[in-house]
Amino acid sequence: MQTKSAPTLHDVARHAGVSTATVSRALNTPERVTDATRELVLRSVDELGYTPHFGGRALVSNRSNTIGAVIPTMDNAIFARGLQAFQETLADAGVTLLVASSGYDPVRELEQIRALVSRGSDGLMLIGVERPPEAYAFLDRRRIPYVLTWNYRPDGPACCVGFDNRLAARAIAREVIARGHRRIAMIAGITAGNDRAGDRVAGVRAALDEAGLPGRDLPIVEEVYSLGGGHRACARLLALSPRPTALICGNDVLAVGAIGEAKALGLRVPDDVSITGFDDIELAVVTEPGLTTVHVPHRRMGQAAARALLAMRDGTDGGEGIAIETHIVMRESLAAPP
Amino acid sequence: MQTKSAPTLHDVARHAGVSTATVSRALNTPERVTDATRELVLRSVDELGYTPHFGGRALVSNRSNTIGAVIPTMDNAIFARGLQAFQETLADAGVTLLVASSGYDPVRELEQIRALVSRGSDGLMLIGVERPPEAYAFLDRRRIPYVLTWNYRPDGPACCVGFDNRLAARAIAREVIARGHRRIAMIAGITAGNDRAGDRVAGVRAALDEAGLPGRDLPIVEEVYSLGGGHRACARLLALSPRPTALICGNDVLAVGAIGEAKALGLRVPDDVSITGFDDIELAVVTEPGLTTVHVPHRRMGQAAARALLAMRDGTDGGEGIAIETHIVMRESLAAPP
DNA sequence: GGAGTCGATGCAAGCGTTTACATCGCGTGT
DNA sequence: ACACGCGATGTAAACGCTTGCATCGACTCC
Repeated sequence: MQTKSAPTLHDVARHAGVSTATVSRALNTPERVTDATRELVLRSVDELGYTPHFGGRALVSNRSNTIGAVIPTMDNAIFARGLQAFQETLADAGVTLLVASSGYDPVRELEQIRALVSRGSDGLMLIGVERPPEAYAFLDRRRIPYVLTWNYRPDGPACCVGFDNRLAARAIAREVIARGHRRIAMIAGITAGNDRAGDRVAGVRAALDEAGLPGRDLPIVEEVYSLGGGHRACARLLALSPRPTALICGNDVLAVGAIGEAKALGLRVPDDVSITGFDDIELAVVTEPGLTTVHVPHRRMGQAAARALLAMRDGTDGGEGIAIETHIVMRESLAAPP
Repeated sequence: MQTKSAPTLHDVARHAGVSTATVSRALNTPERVTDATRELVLRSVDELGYTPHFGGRALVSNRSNTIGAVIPTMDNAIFARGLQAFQETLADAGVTLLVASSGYDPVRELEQIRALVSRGSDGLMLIGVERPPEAYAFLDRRRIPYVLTWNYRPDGPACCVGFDNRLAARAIAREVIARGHRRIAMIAGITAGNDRAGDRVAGVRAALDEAGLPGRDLPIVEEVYSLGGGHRACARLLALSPRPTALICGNDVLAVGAIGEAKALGLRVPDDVSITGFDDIELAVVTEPGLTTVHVPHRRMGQAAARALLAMRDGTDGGEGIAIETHIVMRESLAAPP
């Protein structure tokens, strides 16, 4: 057994009877030492249970092979799915992913960005496009490459790898309108500090305006992304008179909650009221009726984001941004109004 | 604009006209410098956009205020929920959480453990109790505190903060048997490299043995944790003759998939076949019929694990391990056999 | 008014690693 | 047999930070 602290390069060197430089080379550029030496060193490494001290390494090499991600919360299937793909792609390139979460708080997000950068992240993945300018100023000054995901704005920051929430929301709202609905209401996520939720609202409004149904009159209830939120919001909106014939939801979880509430109120979906979602998570398939929703290829987005970030880090690409395509999945929860 | 590289302590010191030691103190022990000096330093820090270099700090202080977690996959609601609570509790103590994932691969898991440790993790959170002895040997030699979660074995490693999967599975199997079922089958997760899944199988077998229904004859299909897996497994088991009257599932997702398949085959749940789950995720509430399942307080477990790990790190606690209690939630998917 | 005290600050060592450069020793070509 | 070249290895500096110790003033106390 060793003394209290971890074995160092120096310990390994002494144990193997070589210099620290040789150990370092044996580990990092094996082809530059003799087979015999390498084997000797590796055996010592093994016997001592040596692991390189990341701090020391980062200090001198200024490259950490680490990429950071700050997400609003881990407790949300859609982030989890995309992040998993992101991390798999990174892992294939030998890069470690570090994840931190901000709880939808911009101040906390900046803290986490700082924490990840000071830990030597070679790049960052962030969710959404809107945040205090300090955050971008900090990143730019430090010349840290970053990619913004889960949203895309044609006129927005250059490095988005995401989908256009506004366009996607407009598309599904158009479908609702095309079915003949005129009394439409929306259950949105909390839009403060969440540009994805805000853009989805804007998209629905745009579709209404196009159809000559003034978007600013759209009844909207904002709720946290949870089944309970969907229930509450649905109850409030269905109490309106005249009662809406269609509920467009900012997210599948809200939509499933809304379906549950509508049924509890004795209404049939879609006969009495149509309900649509957004994201196309597993839940959308198993509820009854199946949820008509916007399919977002989260895994593909995560992979694309990882590749873009890697390219930016290596300087092989300027980071033009990629718009991921979404499409609408028709199931049973949307039909013509009664 | 700065030169290429990040500003260092030295840059700040020069800019503020003080020594590096003073800057360091102003940042870390503010009470040890004059108000005037501190303000001067902080202004310089701000203007330069300085962030301490983690490597340098870790190198000398050997304490990183970082805790690592290795989970099998991020793409699973139950890990996400517990992890989110874990990270929140850590954040309250000023500790950053770093997450890596192993894809259920023990070799990959060891790699990730090494990566996190070499990045200076003060402690580690791992999922499950079974892993190659090298992993434990490594951790013990380096004297890194760790806590094992999502499982608990009375006779197992000391530092578990989890629930006894075996006991919980036995409890729900007893309920099934108590309803009068005799032809029982199980849809399990992949047990290789997953002690939670394995213990759930063992628990069900134990309950059968108690009831004089030999557990080793239990028909079992193992599938990955997905709706599709549930569908496939259910189809195979319901094709058995005599047909089972109850399907005990290793996980809610499998159970929901199984319910879908049973319905697709024209069977009624629970009238023709009873189905139970495990975990009590949101899905369990919204499916029809509601899923009778084992409720696991993932958030409470995450918090408890965080507190235990923090205590071990600070030496205020030896890490005795905590058994988290689960309980069965009765909904509609379990009833007497036809 | 001088000695002593104490708080603020500076100096410099050292943390574990990588790497440019120096050194060493062997084999090769004449 | 000698000089030369080249590959393997060692030496030591540097990376950014913290911290024990030294230093320096400004007070206080007698």
